[in-house]
Amino acid sequence: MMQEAGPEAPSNGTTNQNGVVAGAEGGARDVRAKSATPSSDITAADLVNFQQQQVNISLVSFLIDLFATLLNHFTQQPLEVLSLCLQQQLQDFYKKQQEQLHLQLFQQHGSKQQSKEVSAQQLVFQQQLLQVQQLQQQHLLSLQRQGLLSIQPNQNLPLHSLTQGMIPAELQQLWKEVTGAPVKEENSASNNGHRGLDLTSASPAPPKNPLLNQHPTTNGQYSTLDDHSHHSHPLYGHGVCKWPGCEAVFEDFQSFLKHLNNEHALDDRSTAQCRVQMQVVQQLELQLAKDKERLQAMMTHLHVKSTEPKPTPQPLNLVSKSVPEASPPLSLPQTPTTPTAPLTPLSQAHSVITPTSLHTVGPIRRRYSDKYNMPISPDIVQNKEFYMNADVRPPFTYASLIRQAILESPEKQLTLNEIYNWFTRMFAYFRRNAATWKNAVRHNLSLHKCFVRVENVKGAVWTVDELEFQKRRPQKISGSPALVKNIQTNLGYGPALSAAFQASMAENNIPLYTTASIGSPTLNSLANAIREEMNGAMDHGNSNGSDSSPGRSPLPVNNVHCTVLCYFVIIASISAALFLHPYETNNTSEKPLSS
DNA sequence: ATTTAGGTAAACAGAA
DNA sequence: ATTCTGTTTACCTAAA
Repeated sequence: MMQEAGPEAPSNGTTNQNGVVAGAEGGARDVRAKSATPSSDITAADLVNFQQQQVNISLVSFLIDLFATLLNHFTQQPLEVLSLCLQQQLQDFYKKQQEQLHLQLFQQHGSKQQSKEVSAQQLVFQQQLLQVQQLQQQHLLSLQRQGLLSIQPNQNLPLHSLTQGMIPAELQQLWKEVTGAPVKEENSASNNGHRGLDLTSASPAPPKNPLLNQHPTTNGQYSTLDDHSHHSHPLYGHGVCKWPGCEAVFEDFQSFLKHLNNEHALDDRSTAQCRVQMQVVQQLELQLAKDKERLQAMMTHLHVKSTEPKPTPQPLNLVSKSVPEASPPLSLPQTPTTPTAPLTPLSQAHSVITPTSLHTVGPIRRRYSDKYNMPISPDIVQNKEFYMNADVRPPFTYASLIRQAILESPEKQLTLNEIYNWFTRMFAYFRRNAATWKNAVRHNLSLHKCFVRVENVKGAVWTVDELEFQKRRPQKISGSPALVKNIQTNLGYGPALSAAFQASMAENNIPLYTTASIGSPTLNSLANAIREEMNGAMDHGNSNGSDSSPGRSPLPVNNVHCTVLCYFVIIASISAALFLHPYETNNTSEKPLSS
């Protein structure tokens, strides 16, 4: 139990192997604990604050543990396992939270209490329970929205029964709402995907007005039940408050309005929730745009002769410009998004997939493209057809491309001319301006130590020195994973984490709710960054096992990366929201500490 | 403002 | 003599 020992007790070491994270977590917890030391004569309000803090701290700790655990697994576990694992752990966590609350309640009830205080504590307890449930609901909803969890009614049984046994009828009903509504949403939204990560076909059209219509599907689902005598308020439907994470039930619209004004007034918490919701909407819109593009591309593809797609079908939003001709070299302000659906699941996909696969998209000169300078494999493979036919500059560095070419070869070695041929074969773009890019290829071969020239009987071939290639990454990556650093060092500090999270969202256009974007460059880049950080922290010995080296990982790894990163993003999001809660009565622990 | 890294151009040399 | 291959330098630009 995470908080059994009470706030003053040192955290009983997390089981995750990531010392860094664990340390940061411990620090965060300590800081929080300091401000939460209960005094002997606590008021009800103090108790509320205290317990809320405990929940928050525990939840975040738990999330971090969970994330670390997932990271440990993600190289081997299939997505289903991860999803299951995540779901299981979430449920365990919430269950423990509730048990803990009951424990505390009864302890206090037994030791020091007069009836008055008991009732106060019961109130506190109920509030606390409510909050736990809200958190859980919020959490699960978030996951569901991303298709990471497919919650079935029976899967919530443990919790359900648990709560049934000890909460008032109102809470039971609330819990019903919590468990019931999402299921409908889930079923309606992604019943055809069912791959856990595949929402490609299921994304409902995002609302025009993000903040006013956050549950379109749900609304649709409930429309029959909803007596329209209710005023139509975007935040009120089916007798339930639609404020994210609220779901409070109301008999009539008036009481809802009262609730809305009281509980969701303009405060830090509401603001934070609003921001999260904005991000949700933002991502949904982004996803919509992507799917629209994809649809367009599909339609174009199906209606145009498939042989020579000169009017380049949109590369699945990989390249926002198709640049049919006279493309100025290196000036494509491509969006940092990526193809969301593989055009061709090529058989060679396994050949060069590295856990740290790159997928960066963007102008070839963007550092992004090589920052996590990794093999482009999945992207390049998935969009092979596109690149073969579209006269679009591939958003990968020469070094990445060369490496890809070499690693794709059976012997893992190519002559210069073979590299040329690979370029021209794989990319329409490189079928012209030969002088330019060939020079660049040679330049890169010579420049980068990772390319090794090997004398051969028939001349010379080029090979890739993986060690060298990996070696250059740390320095490149060092600046980027600010996110990770923030997580490690500022774990307990909401604003920092939130800022990092939002910055990363903004900068990278993380398709937070687009699990379809399996090939997302930014997702993978971030995943790579995170993974590297984590690996570096937990895995000292096996830093460079060539067997398990990045280059030979099985295909699913890439997806798992995305999954894990999605988890991470959710976790970061929730953590940020949590820490923005105005629960602190005294702000002594608000500042990030220096050490 | 500075540094870093990638892209481009080009000069040059040696080998085929 | 020409072309190919490979190295190196310089410059520009984007990003950090």
